Amino acid sequence: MSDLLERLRERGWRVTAQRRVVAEVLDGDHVHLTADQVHTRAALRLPEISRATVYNTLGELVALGEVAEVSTDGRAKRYDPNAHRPHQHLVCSGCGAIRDVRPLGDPLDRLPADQRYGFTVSGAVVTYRGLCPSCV
Amino acid sequence: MSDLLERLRERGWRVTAQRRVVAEVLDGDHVHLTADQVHTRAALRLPEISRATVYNTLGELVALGEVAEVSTDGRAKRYDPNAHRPHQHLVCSGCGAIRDVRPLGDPLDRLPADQRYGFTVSGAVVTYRGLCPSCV
DNA sequence: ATCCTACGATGGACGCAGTCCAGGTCAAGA
DNA sequence: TCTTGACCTGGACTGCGTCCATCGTAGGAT
Repeated sequence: MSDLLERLRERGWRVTAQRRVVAEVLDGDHVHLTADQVHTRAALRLPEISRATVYNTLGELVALGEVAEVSTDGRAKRYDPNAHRPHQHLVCSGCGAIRDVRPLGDPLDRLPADQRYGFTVSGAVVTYRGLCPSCV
Repeated sequence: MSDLLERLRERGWRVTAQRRVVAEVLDGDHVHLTADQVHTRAALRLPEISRATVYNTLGELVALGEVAEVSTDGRAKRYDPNAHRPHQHLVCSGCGAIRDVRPLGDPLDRLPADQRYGFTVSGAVVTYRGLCPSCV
């Protein structure tokens, strides 16, 4: 994630304090923050940062393929910095905890031609559900 | 779907004009309407029906297992009357069209123990994405 | 080191999806 | 037919996200 700002600068991104702080907040493994959580954490380091800027920056990072957007429930979208390694998600129905997981094989293999209705199928998103150890 | 009202009556549901109309609107295959679409169509038959009632009725049908809630994008939830046969969804990235599909095997088989993080995994939701014939 | 300016940040208004509530209505059993 | 508790209504309200006019500043040019 530390090279992220360099990569983006090379792509013509203007590096501002706000963008740097948002990128820093998103650093780590199994990180799946809502925009609001990103804003709260970013504001600890840069109190004047606005919600609009957080939304704009997250949107740009998603468009650039550096961050993935995840919507596991009908609630707020979550932002996942682990966008370079393809993976799926395992969500706890009790507390909402999310883990990145890598299932075996390609889910596309499981969809036979007669179930494709003439679509050109390009991808599959899998969300596993269950209870985490703390939620029994 | 025609026995639905009978089944629910036996379960203590009071059958009202509003509930009947919502159930009728949801009848069919590959039906994935938003709450708002259900309200619009229901209002053609019963003009005074309120949004709140549509939301309440949809919520009850979901709780009773008669209708499935589907959220394919970050937008409005969709309601799928095909809740008795397990299936997944294929969504067109162009126009948003949705088909019910039945992939081979059980997606849970593809998640090895070392990727379960101690969770008790109970289910998986798969959303295939692609372009439908009309969207090339 | 300083200037310029186009790109970025701000915050407040706005919109959509969904929930809540107090009061009026009615399905269905007695 | 009467009664009553479950149901419906409409409007206010919340959460999440977007839009926009205006102000600020990163970074190339000098």
